[in-house]
Amino acid sequence: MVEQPHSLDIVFHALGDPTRRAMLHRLAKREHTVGELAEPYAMSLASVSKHIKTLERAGLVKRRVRGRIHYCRLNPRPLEKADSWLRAYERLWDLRLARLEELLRHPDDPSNP
Amino acid sequence: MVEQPHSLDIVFHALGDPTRRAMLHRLAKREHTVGELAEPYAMSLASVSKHIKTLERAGLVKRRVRGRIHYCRLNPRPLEKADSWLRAYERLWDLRLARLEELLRHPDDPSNP
DNA sequence: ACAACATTCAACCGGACGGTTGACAATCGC
DNA sequence: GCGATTGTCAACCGTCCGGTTGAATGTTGT
Repeated sequence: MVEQPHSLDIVFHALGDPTRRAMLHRLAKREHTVGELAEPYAMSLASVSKHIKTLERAGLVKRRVRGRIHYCRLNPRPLEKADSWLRAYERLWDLRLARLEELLRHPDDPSNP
Repeated sequence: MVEQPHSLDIVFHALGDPTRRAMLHRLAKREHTVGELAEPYAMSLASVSKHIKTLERAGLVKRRVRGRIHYCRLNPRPLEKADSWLRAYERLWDLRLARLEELLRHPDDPSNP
């Protein structure tokens, strides 16, 4: 067994590219064909096809093929996974809570009024 | 001006590595020195140093140097940014809400009881 | 049957990534 | 001052990434 990459690795990697994030953004509104997804970009269709495959590997996009046309739709499940990982840190980024915790940890710190 | 990468690119990229996520996980509990952060890993100290620098570039880690010892602490702000990006899709991954939206879009769908 | 169309495949390219090693720099304890 | 400690730097290596091009695949309309 060859230590496969964790699914979060793949998802965060997929999200680490502005083109792919923009694609997800559009897919959140409605289904798009590969051609439609490619339309706003200067890059080649092959390149767009690769981006879509990256999103597919991350489970973020599902594809339905009908004839020569490939319809892509967003699958938000992996986003939820990523979000739940991030939310484990939620309490840390709330300033007031962080301050409160600091107080609780060092109740006699003279810098605390 | 050479089109610098969006901060979300850097943050998501930093999160796309299990070693770095594990480091953040430990830093969420308390400050660590570079050596402490390296301790659980088989990899070289130089490699760990690079990972930390990647996290620093993403703004996720702040460093305080005292003498020869570098203390690293978590800065959760960029995580909040990443989370707020993800939460834009929150409604999509809530099954009940998705179902409700479906109902609102197709109020006369006979498959709706 | 055929040409146009939608998309992928395969090969290639330059650059970034994750890792190594060995030398270097700064600081500490004695 | 000196040796041990903490960490970075620089060069290198193989692999992955994002992009290209050109050929191939399958589908459609006429």
